Amino acid sequence: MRLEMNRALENINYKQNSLDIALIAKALGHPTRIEILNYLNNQSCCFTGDLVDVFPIAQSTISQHLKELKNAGLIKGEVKPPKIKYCINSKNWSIAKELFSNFFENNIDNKNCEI
Amino acid sequence: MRLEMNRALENINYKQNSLDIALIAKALGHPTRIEILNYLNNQSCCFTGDLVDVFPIAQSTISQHLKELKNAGLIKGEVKPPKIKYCINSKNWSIAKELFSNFFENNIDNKNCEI
DNA sequence: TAATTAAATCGCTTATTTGCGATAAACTAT
DNA sequence: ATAGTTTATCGCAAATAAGCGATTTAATTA
Repeated sequence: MRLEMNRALENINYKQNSLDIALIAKALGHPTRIEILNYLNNQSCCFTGDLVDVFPIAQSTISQHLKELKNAGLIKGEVKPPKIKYCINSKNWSIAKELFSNFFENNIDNKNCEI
Repeated sequence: MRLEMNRALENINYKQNSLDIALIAKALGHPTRIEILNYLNNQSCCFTGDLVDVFPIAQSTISQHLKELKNAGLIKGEVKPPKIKYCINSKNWSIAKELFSNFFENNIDNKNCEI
């Protein structure tokens, strides 16, 4: 749940908002993860195995992507032995939606830029 | 302008939409770049040197971040010798805004998920 | 208890990212 | 021409990320 920074930059005073957006954006920064999320939004829920059938990717790799999405808070998993059912984390999804909405909203007029 | 994939995965058939979102998200996946964009949205435009004063980061590193934002299409630069003036790329900003808006819009009801 | 199933984790390799200082490039002004 | 200013690029080191196969874990069922 924490974005690791490099060496000297550990101590840059980022706004919490910037850290939050960056953390989520990082999780969204891979097309497989985007499509996993789209899949979840369409199918409502799924098991890891479903995704292994959908994507030509090793099971271990899918599992890693799910882990990242979970770390970013975008999905959640419930144990349904011996499977694990993944869903969109609706609460955090709304938060993320709002964060990005506000972020992009900032540039409606593009002010006095003459380029 | 192109997201590089690893080895065997070069041939996964991603939807163009997923590639577009992932490319932009990747560029947004670092707090420094988020704050650079916020700065640009507030100041309307700026020179690289301005950012070097704002962030405790080496000039070469700022330059790299700007390059990434430019590659993702989020900003554009105009030569004002000997400086370069950077602005939000308003057209692409709108496109990105729409992409993310649609992406997040997908999960309003969270359907029949019982978790 | 043993076998089965599903998913996570480990160990490894390769590629990419982040960061810096130093240098190069481009343009001005003297 | 020379010096100064600003930004980009190079070369390097360290850290992360992405991928895979193999193994482990956890739970069920035979």
